[in-house]
Amino acid sequence: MLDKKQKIIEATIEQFAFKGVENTKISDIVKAAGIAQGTFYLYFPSKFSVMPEIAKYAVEEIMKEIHSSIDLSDDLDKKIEDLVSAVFRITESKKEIFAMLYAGLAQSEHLKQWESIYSPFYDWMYIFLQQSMEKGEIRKNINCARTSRILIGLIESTAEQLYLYDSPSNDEIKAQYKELVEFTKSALK
Amino acid sequence: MLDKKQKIIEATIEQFAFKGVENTKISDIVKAAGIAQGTFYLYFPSKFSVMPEIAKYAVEEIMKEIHSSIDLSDDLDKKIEDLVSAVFRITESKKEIFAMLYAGLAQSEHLKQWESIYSPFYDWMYIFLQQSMEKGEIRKNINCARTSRILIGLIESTAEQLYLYDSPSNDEIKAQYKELVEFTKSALK
Amino acid sequence: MLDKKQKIIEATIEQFAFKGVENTKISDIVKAAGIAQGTFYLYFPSKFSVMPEIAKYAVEEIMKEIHSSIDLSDDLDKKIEDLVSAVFRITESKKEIFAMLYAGLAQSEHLKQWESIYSPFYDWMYIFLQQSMEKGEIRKNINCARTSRILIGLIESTAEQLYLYDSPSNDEIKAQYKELVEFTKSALK
Amino acid sequence: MLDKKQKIIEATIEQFAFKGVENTKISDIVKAAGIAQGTFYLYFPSKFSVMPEIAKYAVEEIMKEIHSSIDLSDDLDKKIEDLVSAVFRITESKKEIFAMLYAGLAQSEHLKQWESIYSPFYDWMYIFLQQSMEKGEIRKNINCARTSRILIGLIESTAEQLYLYDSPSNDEIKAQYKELVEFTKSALK
DNA sequence: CATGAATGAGCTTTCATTCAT
DNA sequence: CATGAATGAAAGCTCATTCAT
Repeated sequence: MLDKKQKIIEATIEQFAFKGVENTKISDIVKAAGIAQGTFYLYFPSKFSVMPEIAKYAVEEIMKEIHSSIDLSDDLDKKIEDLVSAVFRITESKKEIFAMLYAGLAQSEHLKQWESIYSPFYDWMYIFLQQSMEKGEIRKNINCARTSRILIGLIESTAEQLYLYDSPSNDEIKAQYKELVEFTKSALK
Repeated sequence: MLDKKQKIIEATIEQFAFKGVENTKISDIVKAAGIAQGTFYLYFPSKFSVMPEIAKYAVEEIMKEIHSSIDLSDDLDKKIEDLVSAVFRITESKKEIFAMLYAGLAQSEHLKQWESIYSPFYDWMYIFLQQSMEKGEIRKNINCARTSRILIGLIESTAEQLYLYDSPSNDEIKAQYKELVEFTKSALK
Repeated sequence: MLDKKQKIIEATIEQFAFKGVENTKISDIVKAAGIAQGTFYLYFPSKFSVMPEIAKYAVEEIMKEIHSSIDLSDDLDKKIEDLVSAVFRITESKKEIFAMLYAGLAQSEHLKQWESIYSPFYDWMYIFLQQSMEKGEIRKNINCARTSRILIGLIESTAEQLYLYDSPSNDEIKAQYKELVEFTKSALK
Repeated sequence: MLDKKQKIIEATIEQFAFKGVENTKISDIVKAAGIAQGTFYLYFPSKFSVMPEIAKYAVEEIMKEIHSSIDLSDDLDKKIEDLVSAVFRITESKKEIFAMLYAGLAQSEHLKQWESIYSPFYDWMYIFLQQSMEKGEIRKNINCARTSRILIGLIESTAEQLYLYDSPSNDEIKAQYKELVEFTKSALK
């Protein structure tokens, strides 16, 4: 049943986030999922093969946050502010999952899958830039496809610096947020 | 003797880059280093504890590339172009090491050390922005300390997308390079 | 299944007795038990943790010998003679196990368990003295609980001197036996 | 120099008593002795070979206590009381060493040496009984050589039960002391 | 004599994987 | 489909021992 598969995915996310990919044993996952050891192998051949499912989940969460936070009919400044704060919010709330994905993807052969898993975010960002360009809100010499990747990298790397590597104060976060918003606005205009 | 320690570090970099962190056994490292199994443990308690040394090495390599590629007395456009191409070059030539560091640091307790290991690059970028501001080449409302991190994140994340996750053509790289240079110039001005 | 656990206990007794606790490897035990290396760890965390089980076995053997050798309705002299010879017999036949228990218990944290494992023997000896006192066969000023321990220590220490530390002749053993029987009779009367 | 050998013996006693024979590494001993790793092997071929030296030390301590506590010209009752309390005292103060000796001797080939190391105590006890017999204080049918061993076993086993296996109250110790003294007097008379 | 870095055999322990139920 | 006891290959790690200095 898909029920069990879903249980495995959820338990794997939980365990990976909690104790890291390498320190998570199949036995941890099945214990958390409340299933038998052998059952795991009916659905996945290894713990690493659960990673793409987790990545899909993470991207879905990102897209949910993006869609619920940003109104594409707003003006550019408002949209940039909303975009940055959405990425910050999701990075904070799912930081263990992102850290884990970095670790897991970077080391395995699944690395190349990242591209296709991430495409909903790239696609959305492409639309975002495209519309802004049609409205004349951004520089004419921007290539929307290329810049969508640059922009996502910019915002996410800043968010990760803050939430994964440091443990900064609220003021610190707010200041960095503002700096990034100005940086982005200036970059696009 | 530090001779052996150095040998271990070099062998570890080589093995990690070649077969990934998790697939590297202590026995691989000592074989590559030409030392006995027990000798490894005289210097490091685990393979993960070699990571900070590797990170130091990587940052040193980055700084070498930066220093040899960028003349701070050049004008801003030239400096940005040189900076981006330096980061691209180093990311390409050491991509296995960077992928490995992401994986290794993200999963371990050493994550917080990243900040201090990376500080030479942050410091350099701070000087870079400070001087450009004094010369009136960049926006007045930039906070140089904050933007140094944003800028490093921006350039590195773009380089990593290219070299770690994709395997793009030369033209593709050149195009993305130009897009990023324009993006950065626009962001700072 | 308890089947495997029992096999492990038996194999451990055999190996410990044969080659000593410290010279026995887990691999020896599992080979003797006819199970896989990993199976051992399903039941015991270390070879030392099998010791209490072995101690239980040893005390059971002692009690079997005692019960089958001594008729509590006999007169005191007969009972003392039977008691001493029972302890001598069991000490001889299980001397490796006793030597091993001394070594193992004395060095580990399991030392305090000894008390409770040994209690069947203490309890039996208490009854023995109690009944003899009721029959007026022993001194009135004996405290049966205290003396039960003293008596067991007396007989066992003599038996161990003979069988564990020395390798005496039969005549020697017989002579020491008689000396101890007289000593004990005199002590109790 | 004998200086170093003495240092090794003292450090070994300390470490064996503190962490047990099997958990003591040569490196612990040399660290405690303040000498180099290799130096140990100039004096002893293994940690077990230090055991007889420790046993000698223990017996010397016993004999010191005995000689300073017992006046052979006293009457029998006084001498028994002094003897038992001397053994109790030394067992308490050196209990770790005795526990260790039991473990160490019982498991090694050095077991047979115990006999000769212990002989000063056996010899003294033989004299003790001999003199008492000459004075007519003890049973005529006692064999002094045989009973010396029985008597030492009796007193030591009781002391060990108290100090090694239990952790009894002072009252408990006093009561057991009295019971043993009465037992011994009755046994010898 | 004394040192202590280096050695590597040999042990413990783990844990992904299987398969009879 | 689901189970979980059993497996054993494969790794980690230790520590007695050596030997060049």
